[in-house]
Amino acid sequence: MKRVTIKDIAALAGVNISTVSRALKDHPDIGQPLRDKIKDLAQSLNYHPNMIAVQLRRQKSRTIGLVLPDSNTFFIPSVIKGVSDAVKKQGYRLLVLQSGDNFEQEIENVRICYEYGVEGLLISLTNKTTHLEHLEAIQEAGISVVFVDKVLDNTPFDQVTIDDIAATHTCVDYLIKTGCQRILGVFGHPNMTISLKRLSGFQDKIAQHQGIEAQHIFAGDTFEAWKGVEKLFADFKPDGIFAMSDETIAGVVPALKRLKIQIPEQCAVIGISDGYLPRILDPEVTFLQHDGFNLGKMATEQLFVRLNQTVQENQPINLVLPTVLVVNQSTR
Amino acid sequence: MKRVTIKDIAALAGVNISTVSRALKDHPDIGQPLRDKIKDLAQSLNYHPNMIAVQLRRQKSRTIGLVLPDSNTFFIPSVIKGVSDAVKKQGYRLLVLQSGDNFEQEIENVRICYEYGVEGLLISLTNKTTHLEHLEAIQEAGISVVFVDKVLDNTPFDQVTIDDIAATHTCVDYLIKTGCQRILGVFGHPNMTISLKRLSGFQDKIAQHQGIEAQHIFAGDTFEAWKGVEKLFADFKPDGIFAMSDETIAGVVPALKRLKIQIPEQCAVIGISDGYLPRILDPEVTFLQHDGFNLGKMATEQLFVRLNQTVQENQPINLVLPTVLVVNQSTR
DNA sequence: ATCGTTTCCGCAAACGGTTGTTGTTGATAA
DNA sequence: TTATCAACAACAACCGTTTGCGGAAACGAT
Repeated sequence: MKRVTIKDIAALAGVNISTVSRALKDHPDIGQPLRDKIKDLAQSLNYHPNMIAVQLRRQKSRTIGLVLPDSNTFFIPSVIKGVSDAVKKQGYRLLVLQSGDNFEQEIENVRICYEYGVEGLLISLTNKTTHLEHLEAIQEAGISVVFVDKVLDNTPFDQVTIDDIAATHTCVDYLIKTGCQRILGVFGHPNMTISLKRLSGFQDKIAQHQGIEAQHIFAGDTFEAWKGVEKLFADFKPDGIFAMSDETIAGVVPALKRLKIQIPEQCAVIGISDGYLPRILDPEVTFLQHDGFNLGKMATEQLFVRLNQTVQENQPINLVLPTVLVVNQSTR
Repeated sequence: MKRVTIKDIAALAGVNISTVSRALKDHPDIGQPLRDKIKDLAQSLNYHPNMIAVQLRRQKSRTIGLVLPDSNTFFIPSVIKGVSDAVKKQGYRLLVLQSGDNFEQEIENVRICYEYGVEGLLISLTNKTTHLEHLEAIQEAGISVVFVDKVLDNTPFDQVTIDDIAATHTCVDYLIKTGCQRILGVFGHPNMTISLKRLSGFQDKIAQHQGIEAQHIFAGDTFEAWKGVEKLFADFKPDGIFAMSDETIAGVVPALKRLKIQIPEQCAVIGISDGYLPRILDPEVTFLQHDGFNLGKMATEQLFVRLNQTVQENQPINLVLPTVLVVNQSTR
């Protein structure tokens, strides 16, 4: 019942604990016969090192923290997987914490990361995050921080995102090219930089074209997007909709169905998506692929670049990942 | 840069570290004035306790482990949230590990949990899991294990699931009641107990009714379900489909669309689901609500029941949660 | 014999806290 | 005045592991 420690092994083998410690990690100071004996003993006792003690002694946790606003149905799971893989590849462990779109919880999560000694922190901000004192504090304490996807601009932190503006340009261009004249943009929570940047890209493109009417709405979740679209149709009937995320796509398409609007004949739909949802909707929705797995992977790699820097370069780095337009065959 | 410890505070305050330790946790042995002084000092130095050290000293981690087969798009995120909330309510921390549907990784994850000293373990098995030695070992070591959703039956471990057989009965009954005569069952990976139990419930019900033709297929993911349904339609044309999960629903509905089968006129669809997906599909799919959040919550509570038992009751407990049929209005 | 060299292993400090025990005050009661 | 007793704070052991250092034994070379 009681956990077996190197002390137990040492007692049984009749050697010092330091000898056990060294034998188990193949230190050359320990002779082969003794080394084998100790290893066999450890095996048979089902010994596993107490990582808590190892971490304390070594003064490093080999852990990185991932703080997320919420484990949404779409996208975030891919990010987690990307981060998880990359972290594992480095021999590190991952601590995932969800903020539940709550700023206080985000602060708490960052604190937890610090108290548990993470060596680096990946964070995607909640839409309530107004200041970054909690992150400045942890960075001050020598822990590198990298923003992922949901970021704030012009901060002292590295960030990894897609080119939101270019992505939106591509989408709106596509709608216009296919003949849309009245375009609706459906964006996420208005507090998020990601929403505002995509909106700004949206408005850029609209302004570049003559005679295009446009409107936009914000929607914090699928339901709000759904209701927002339904309501808006009372006085503005778009023939093309840009949805900035899976959550909004999941609201837009059912709304159009309910309104008995044919997609894409009466109203085209394009969105930015991880790629799963658009393919199971009817009709399949054309989308700009936003690869969460890769985003998580790249962010993790950027974090490890920081961790391996002996002198801290203090110029923050913005990594912007490319996106790919996936035109859906069945609706062409 | 260097982390501030109680030793630093003690030096600055001119007292012993034990005094600092006690002052910070309001131990009555320390007088109020000194207590305040030390707390102020800690605050101004931005002191945070090193939880690694605390855990080592206290010999408990106040952490529970959650090992999952994969962070799927549906359902699992809800489970995580349910567990996360319940764990937080107990003042515990959560360590989430994904096995990526890989049995070796699952074993590794359980080992990690042990090495990091989790006090309890929640686990949903991969579909590759053939034996439970890794879990028996950790339970042997005094760590309670509770199975969640993806379980094996007749084990020495507690489990929390829905009543898979009853749920399937309800679904098949619904199909038959609405007049279906040729019913297709779409199940998950055939290695999973959850698939087999639901299949057995499916076959029970079919056998109870005269003149109902039935077939079933297994599908490891959405794509397999999709292709499976398309292929099957060549020689068996069901007028009702039961899909055992969100993943399979997400394959069945697009397959029918592609085949130009009207839902529900030509073929009704019912599934077991967390509830998000069926509502955004067209038409909305009738489903049996399988509440992942609640499942996670209940499993966590059961785990804490075990943790609080002074003498270990060794009779495993099976907790079976109720489900609710959600009939979709728009397709009636 | 004496003097290096290896080879192999033990000693003990350290990581940052927690906590049982001891010791020093000053105030109160006898 | 002296014994008693809180009240307060220091001492030291301890959690499991790592690691610098020292030292004993064995061996070959001088």
